[in-house]
Amino acid sequence: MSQKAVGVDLDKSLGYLLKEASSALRVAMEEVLRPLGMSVTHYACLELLAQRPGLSNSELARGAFVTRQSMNVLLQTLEREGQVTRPAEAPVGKALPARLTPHGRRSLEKATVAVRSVEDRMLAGMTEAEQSGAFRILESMIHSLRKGDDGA
Amino acid sequence: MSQKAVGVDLDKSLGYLLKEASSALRVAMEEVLRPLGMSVTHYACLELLAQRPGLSNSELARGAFVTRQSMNVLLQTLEREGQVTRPAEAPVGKALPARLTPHGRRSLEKATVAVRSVEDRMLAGMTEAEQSGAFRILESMIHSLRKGDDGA
DNA sequence: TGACTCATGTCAGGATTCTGACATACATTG
DNA sequence: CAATGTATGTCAGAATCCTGACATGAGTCA
Repeated sequence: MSQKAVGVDLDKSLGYLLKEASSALRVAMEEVLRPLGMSVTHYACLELLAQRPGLSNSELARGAFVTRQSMNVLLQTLEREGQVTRPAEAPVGKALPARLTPHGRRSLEKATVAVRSVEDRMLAGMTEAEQSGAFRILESMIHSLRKGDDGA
Repeated sequence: MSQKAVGVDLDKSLGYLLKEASSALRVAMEEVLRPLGMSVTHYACLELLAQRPGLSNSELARGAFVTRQSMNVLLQTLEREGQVTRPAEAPVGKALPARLTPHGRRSLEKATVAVRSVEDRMLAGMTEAEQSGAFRILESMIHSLRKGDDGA
């Protein structure tokens, strides 16, 4: 590590920087989640369910930025492990509302502490103003990027 | 699409927002790169080589945020397609410096136009000051996140 | 010089995710 | 009511990426 390692400064476009930041966040989260036997998508699913009980598989998939097929295999695993429950019959339509079990809630609690520490570290050295600025800027990027997607 | 779709606003932590923005950027890039038969990693590799000729496989992997194994299979494909060349013998050590062929450079040119349009769209509606603010903030996040990683 | 450490390229195996496809359920529209 | 469009859950196959491992080359230090 004493040699220049990457040296890839590029001219650092904002797109590249965004990818770099996202990658760094993912790595950091995997690091603290691994001792808990949990992946990032795994955590995201639980967190989503805690904040929005009754979300369907497809909604969870969109919220975790994976396909509904991937989320489905994860949900099946979580059901088998007793962290999540889904009714056998859909109350309306085909969507099966998923909910956390007490066991799932306990798993999430430990994970939340770990993830919170990562986020705190990420925000370290940023003022309140900078944080709200980052908030607005990221939302602006998302909005602008999606504008052209559904227009196709 | 007329119904509320996801509804997952969460309380939108900055971490979630970062992941969301990165996902949106990836989707948008895949969309414009697909007609050119190119993936995001594929493009990243070419762009890296254009800006830093002679980068090794491992350096390219770090720059594109994938493992060196993944980058290696990509490089083998690109070599077979004649977009990239690597010497048979390492001039020093084991690192094989990769370079773009004229063919690879032409592929990159078309891709760059496409990617640039995505980035321009992403930056639309942001002032110069906001862009440089985003720059500083993202770099701050990356720096803070990496601080604890190598300390393990 | 010899032992140690680090980085690299590469091979093999496994895990994860995605693409494609199908049947079902509801809303909309004629 | 019937037809269409949209959304959902799920199955199967393929593609992608990663983890683990090994041998080689270079630098460091006793």
